[in-house]
Amino acid sequence: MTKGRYANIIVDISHEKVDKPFQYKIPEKLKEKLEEGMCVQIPFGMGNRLRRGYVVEITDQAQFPDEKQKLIAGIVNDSMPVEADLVRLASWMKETYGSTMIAALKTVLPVKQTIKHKEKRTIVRRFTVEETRSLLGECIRKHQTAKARVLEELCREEMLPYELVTGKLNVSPATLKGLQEKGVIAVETESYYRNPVKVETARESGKTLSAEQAEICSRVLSDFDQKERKTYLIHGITGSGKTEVYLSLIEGMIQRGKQCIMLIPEIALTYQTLLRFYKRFGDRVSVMNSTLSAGEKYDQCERAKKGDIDVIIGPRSALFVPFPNLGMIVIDEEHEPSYKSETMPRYHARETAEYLAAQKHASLVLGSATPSLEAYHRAKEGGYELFTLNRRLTGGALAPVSIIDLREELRSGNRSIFSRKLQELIEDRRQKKEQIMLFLNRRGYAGFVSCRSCGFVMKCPHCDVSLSQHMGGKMVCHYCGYETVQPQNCPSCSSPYILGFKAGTQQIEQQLLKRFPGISVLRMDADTTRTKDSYEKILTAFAQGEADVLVGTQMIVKGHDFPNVTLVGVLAADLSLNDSDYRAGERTFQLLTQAAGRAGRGAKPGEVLIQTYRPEHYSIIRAAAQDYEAFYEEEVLYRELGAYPPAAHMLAVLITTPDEERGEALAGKVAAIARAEAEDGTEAFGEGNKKAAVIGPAKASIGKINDIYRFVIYCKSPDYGKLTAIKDKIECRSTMMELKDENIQFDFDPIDRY
DNA sequence: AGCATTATGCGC
DNA sequence: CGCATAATGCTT
Repeated sequence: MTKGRYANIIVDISHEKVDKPFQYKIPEKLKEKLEEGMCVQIPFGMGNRLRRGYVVEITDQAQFPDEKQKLIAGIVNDSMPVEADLVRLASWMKETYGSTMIAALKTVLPVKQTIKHKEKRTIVRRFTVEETRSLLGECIRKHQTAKARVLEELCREEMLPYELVTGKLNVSPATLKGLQEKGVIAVETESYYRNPVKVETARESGKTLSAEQAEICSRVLSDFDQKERKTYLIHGITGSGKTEVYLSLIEGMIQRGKQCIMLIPEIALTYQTLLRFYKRFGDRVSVMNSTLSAGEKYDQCERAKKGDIDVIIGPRSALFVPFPNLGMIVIDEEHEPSYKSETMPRYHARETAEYLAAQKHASLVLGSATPSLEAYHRAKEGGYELFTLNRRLTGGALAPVSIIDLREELRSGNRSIFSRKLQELIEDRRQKKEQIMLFLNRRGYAGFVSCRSCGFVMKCPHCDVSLSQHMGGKMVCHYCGYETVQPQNCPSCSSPYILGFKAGTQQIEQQLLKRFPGISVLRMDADTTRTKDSYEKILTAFAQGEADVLVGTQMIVKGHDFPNVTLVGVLAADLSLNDSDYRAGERTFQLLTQAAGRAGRGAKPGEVLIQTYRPEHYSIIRAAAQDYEAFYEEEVLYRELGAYPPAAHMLAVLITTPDEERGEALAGKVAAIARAEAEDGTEAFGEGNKKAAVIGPAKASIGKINDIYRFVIYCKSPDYGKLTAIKDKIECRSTMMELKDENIQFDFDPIDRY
């Protein structure tokens, strides 16, 4: 039952010039099968090369002379008939965040890529050890060294990974084939379906909810039953039992025959977290992990569509799992920056979830201990319904927080990075055999290399950043991967005193060992978490009491309970205040609050020390007092003054080009277009009766990456629509200018400064 | 993005 | 003038 004879199709070529629907005729035999959202093969261009495309609309209205239209060649591998909803979502994203339609479609559609089954091959010995050994002797006599190498290994182990044999032992597949034919070995191909996490645990029913928790659940569910769909924001301090509320709500949805999407920041997607969901819902839950291959993600979507699962847990991309009957979306730690995409449609999961929830007629639940200003602002204005949970259920009051003025320390002659009070407390906890967490509030990682004699800093020749020191005297650029050896002498003044500054956490570790001989320290930073599971390993080791102190950056303040930690020290709280973007205060407050929440999670009372050079700053004072409300009031005032989100919206226009002069010229032109459009309005905003303010163009803070120059223009307006209008205008005008290597990207309400 | 069509350049 | 490459333009 097709609605029309023509299909509007987006061709899978990422280029603005072809980023519009092309109309094709639907052949008779596909009439029954074709649906919107399907992936099809179409002849494109004069060569009629077969290309891939996505059906965005099926219609009876010919937008093009019938005889000029070509026929669709076929449907790609039984591609899943995605609901038209997803296509609409994609075009909303294209409009709202500025990208090509094809890029938007690709983020939204279940990975269509041909499902390549990953296989793991293992070599299995079929002979007994004795038989193998005698054969080995025979091979050595015949000088069949390759065979001998394999057999020698096989005497020790019954099974060997295929890659090890072909790689490390340097044995050709032909040799193995021979052994296989003789029946000595067998090659077993196990199409290892890395089922995200297979957990065998007893199901657990929900705990009894506290009055506050139960209240939230019943309110949300009764709204739902009365066909009322809202967005709820749960402001709950760490340990107040937000997760239990989510679990309960999800259970309620399942009982109503609905499915749920549970978004969790990538970093919190740990075994511990997943376990709680598996215990409650068993195999009705599935995980979307960034480590899943395209095929596995596709499988998950298939399962969701078929109704095999009720709950999907995952990072922002889990939003696009096509449930037939979505009832609720939950976003935990709603303030986390990882909910904002860093690639082409730079969408925000919170906003996108709002759109999706409205479309699917689902409820949206946001939760955080330190809500984003955007969300809290919406709640205050009545856009979201606000719930507050401010009692710790895990027992234990919030740990007392004291602020240490580091300037004071300096004045009284203490030049170490540990204040006297902190030193005292560390000593005390060591004696009591309790654990300590030291938190360095610093983004970025490894130290740069500079000359102590003339101050020369080693920089990347392709990017505007300093090189960072790595193991083995190497220096690496973190933006383009450029590598060189560290010079013995300064290239500028040939002084031999050219050295790397120790990365912050490394230095702290050294200082600790110096000041407290024999203390055991675990360090967690970009250096020690190179491999995938090292992150979990370090945390587990610390939880099991393998070290007195855990030193680290942001990563150590997220999630995880360490009952034996009774002291948390923030070494320099203002470090994150120095990032010169408008979110610095918010980020600092969030980090400090989370850090403070790590202390005293067990039976023993905890204590928190915040060391700072700016003890008068409101972010620090309010975090120490654990007073979100007061922080919000001050911060929102500041945002209003500067017309920053949530008081207004921002649009960053990033211009990238390999030619600095042409880039500057283009940036100037784009800024002029933006200004013209900004002034085109009657309602007053700011000075000069403009509807939007345009700042720039300016060189981006990292002016060059990979030999590509970067310029940025900022636009601010209380009206989001005005910003999209500016975007549309720039987009439209730029297609008329012939751009080759120049590129224009848009980022609405950016998280990072450019 | 490709591919075709048209403009441009310089050998003679 | 002819063939070379470079710029332009269209794809349904």
